[in-house]
Amino acid sequence: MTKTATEIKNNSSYHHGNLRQTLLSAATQMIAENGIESLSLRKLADKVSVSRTAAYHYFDDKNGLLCAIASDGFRQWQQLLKQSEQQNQTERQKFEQYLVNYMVFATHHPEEYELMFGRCIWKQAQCTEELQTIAHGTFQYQVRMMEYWQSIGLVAGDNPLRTAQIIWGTLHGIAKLFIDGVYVDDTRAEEIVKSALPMFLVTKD
Amino acid sequence: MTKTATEIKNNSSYHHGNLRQTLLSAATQMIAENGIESLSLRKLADKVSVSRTAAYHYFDDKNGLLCAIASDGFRQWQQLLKQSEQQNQTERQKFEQYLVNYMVFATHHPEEYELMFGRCIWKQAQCTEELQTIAHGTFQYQVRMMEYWQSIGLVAGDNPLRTAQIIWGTLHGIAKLFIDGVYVDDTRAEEIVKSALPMFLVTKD
DNA sequence: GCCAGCATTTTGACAGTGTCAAGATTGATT
DNA sequence: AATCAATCTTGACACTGTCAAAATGCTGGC
Repeated sequence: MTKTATEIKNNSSYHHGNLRQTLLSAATQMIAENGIESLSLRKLADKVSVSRTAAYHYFDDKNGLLCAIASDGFRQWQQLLKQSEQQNQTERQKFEQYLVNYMVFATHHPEEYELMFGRCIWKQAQCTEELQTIAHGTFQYQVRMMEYWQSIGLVAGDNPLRTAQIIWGTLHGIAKLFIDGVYVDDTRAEEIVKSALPMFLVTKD
Repeated sequence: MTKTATEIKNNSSYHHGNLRQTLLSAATQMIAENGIESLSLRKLADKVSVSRTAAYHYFDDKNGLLCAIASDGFRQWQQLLKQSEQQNQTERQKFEQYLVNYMVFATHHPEEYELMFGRCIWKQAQCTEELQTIAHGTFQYQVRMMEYWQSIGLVAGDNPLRTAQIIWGTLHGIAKLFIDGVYVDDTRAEEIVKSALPMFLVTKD
């Protein structure tokens, strides 16, 4: 009989038991519902029934909490990457799968995606070491995937890094135009990225 | 002897004279220096030597001010578009020019660009009617440019709108990765977009 | 069994924010 | 010169993140 995170909550009502994880889950849910901007540490504390400054024992500040959420996002994304890599498909199919996965992940977790790749953390605030390393790892992993697809003659271009930057740029751009509400009907996201696919290939069919 | 905006400042020290424009200029400068997030109406008011709520006579709220700045940005961008359209160049050169211009504009006015196309206005807040219309106009103008370039066999693809969305997505994505600090050396922006160019063309050279 | 020390959580306080309502000041109109 | 509308200021409120100090409960050593 394994207990879920929320069940482990200590009843003593002072020491919470696993406040860090509870805060992370609640915060993730809150930003998914109402957006990053409307998350306040005090509302979060209220929701978890804990005092306003309790979070400061587990995170340096608000930015630290957001970085932790972003880190979780990268872990999820990395797992998704490795899963679809092990499927029994042609490389061409895997490439398409990668593009679609990226789009689906971005549009299904828009707020976490924004934290992972948006200005909120990378430009405005400084990011945690934890986030720094896991993000860097994921980036390089993706660049290597691109390099491989180029090396076997699937993806066009002679400069691997450059190509990786462009393809990622395209994915990121389309994703963000949907997420930020400039493109409105994000059910079309998958469709659009699929029609962008031939642009990247050596053999266009 | 024409007077600049700042010179017209009324000396009576109560009625300012042209507060709206002064606020817009000062705010634009402030976000250029320290980012959108660090702009507060009170600091802005201080800088212009006016009381904290003076801006409310010209803008509905903070969001209204930001929308006005974004509108100015669109006007600038539209002017740039029309200028480069009238230059004596081949269509192929004009297309390349368009891509480069987009990149230069985005990386040289990152905070205004963020206001124009970012979540701050389009997702989070509701945008002014003024902004709505001018933005829409610019969008459609760009789509028509794409359609034309497709119709003369310059740009690849059989679905004009779809192609426009993808190309714009690519530009937007690369721009934002630089602006938000994920790609760090934004002097390379122009280089990258130039090497993305052949991807979009029918004839790849 | 008890106490010291430690991890954890709370309370109090402060400066900063956007925004509303009400009042003050000024220039223009009659 | 009086009136009025446009323009700007003052006062007030709720909300935010964050720091310092206090309170609370758990745990190991005696």
